[in-house]
Amino acid sequence: MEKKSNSGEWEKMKKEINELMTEGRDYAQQLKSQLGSSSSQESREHLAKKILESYHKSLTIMNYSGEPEQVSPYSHGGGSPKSDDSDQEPRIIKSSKKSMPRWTQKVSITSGVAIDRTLDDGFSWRKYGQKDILGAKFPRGYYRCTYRKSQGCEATKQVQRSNENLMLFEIIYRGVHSCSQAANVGSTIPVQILEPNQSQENENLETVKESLDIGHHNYNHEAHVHETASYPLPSTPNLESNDAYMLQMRDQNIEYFGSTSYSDLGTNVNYDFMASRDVGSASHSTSNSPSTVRLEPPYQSFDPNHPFGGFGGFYS
DNA sequence: ACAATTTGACCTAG
DNA sequence: CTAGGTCAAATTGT
Repeated sequence: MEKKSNSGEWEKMKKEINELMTEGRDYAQQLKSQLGSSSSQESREHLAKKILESYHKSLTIMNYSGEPEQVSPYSHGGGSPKSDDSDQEPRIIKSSKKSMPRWTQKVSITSGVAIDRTLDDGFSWRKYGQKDILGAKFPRGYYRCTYRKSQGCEATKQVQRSNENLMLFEIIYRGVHSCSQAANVGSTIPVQILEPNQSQENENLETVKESLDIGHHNYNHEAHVHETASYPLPSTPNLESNDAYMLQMRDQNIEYFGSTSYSDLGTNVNYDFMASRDVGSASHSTSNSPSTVRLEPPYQSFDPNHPFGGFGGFYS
C-alpha cells in the first residue's frame, strides 16, 4: 500500500501519453510528407522539434507521477455530451471524441501573396453550425469533414475570427482525418502546433498566447515567420460590413492552409490552450501584429481572386 | 434535383 | 442559468 492511490491519475497519464504519441505520429507524418516536397527547412525543423517535444513530454509523464494539476483536456465535451468519458478498456486508441487531438492554427491574412495553391488541400468541409460566442464579435463557424457520413471521417474544425484583427483567424482542428482525402494528403494536421495536454488552467491564457505569438516561438531562431498568407481583402476599408460574408469564404480557403506545401501562408504557430469555457475574456485575443507580415514573391495575384461578390470560380 | 449552406431550436456541461 | 456545441429543417446556389 504505497502507491496505488493514483489509479485515476494513471488513467489520465495513459490518456495524455496516448495523445502525445498520436500527435507525435501526426507530426512525423507531416514531416514525412514534407520531405518529398520542397518545404522550407525551418518547417521541417519545426516539425522535428515538435516530434521531439511530444516524445519528451511523453517520457516525462511516464517518468513522473505526481501532477495532480492535470485537468481533463476536454473540459467541455461539446460533441457528444451523452456518453461519459469512462476510460475503461485500455484498448488501442479508441475513436473517442474526447481523445481527439486538437490544434490551433492562426492565420494572418495579408495582401501580397495568393493562397491559390495552398487553398487546394483537398479537404472538404461542410458547415454544420454557427454560433455567436460571448465576447467575440464574430460568430464561430463549425465545420465537419464532408466525408463524415460516407467514410466516417470525424475531423472537425472551428473557425473563429479575431475581434479586432479581421485578418486574424483562429482555426481549431479537432480530430484527425480518416477519409481518403486525408490519406491523399498524408497529414491530417495542416502545419500548426499540436496541442499537448498541458492546456490546463492557464490563468493568463491571453498573455501566454500573445507572448508565444511574438516572442515565444523561438523554435526557429532563423525562421522569421516567413509564412504569411495574404488575402485580397485588406484593400477593403469596410471589412466589417462584408466580413461576415467574406469570413465564410475565407475560412473555406484558410482551412486549406498548409498541408502539402505551405510555402506562403500566413500561419502563426501558436500554442493553443483550450480556452475552456472562459470566453468572457479569452475573446480579447488581441493578436497584435505579429511579425508575420512578410511579402513574398507574388506567385499569382490577388486580383483574380475577388472575394467581393464573386470568388474566383466558386460563385458564378 | 442535388448538395451545401443557413438559421433556429435543442442539449449538455459548468 | 448561461454559454458553447450539435442537430435538423429550411433555404439557396449550381
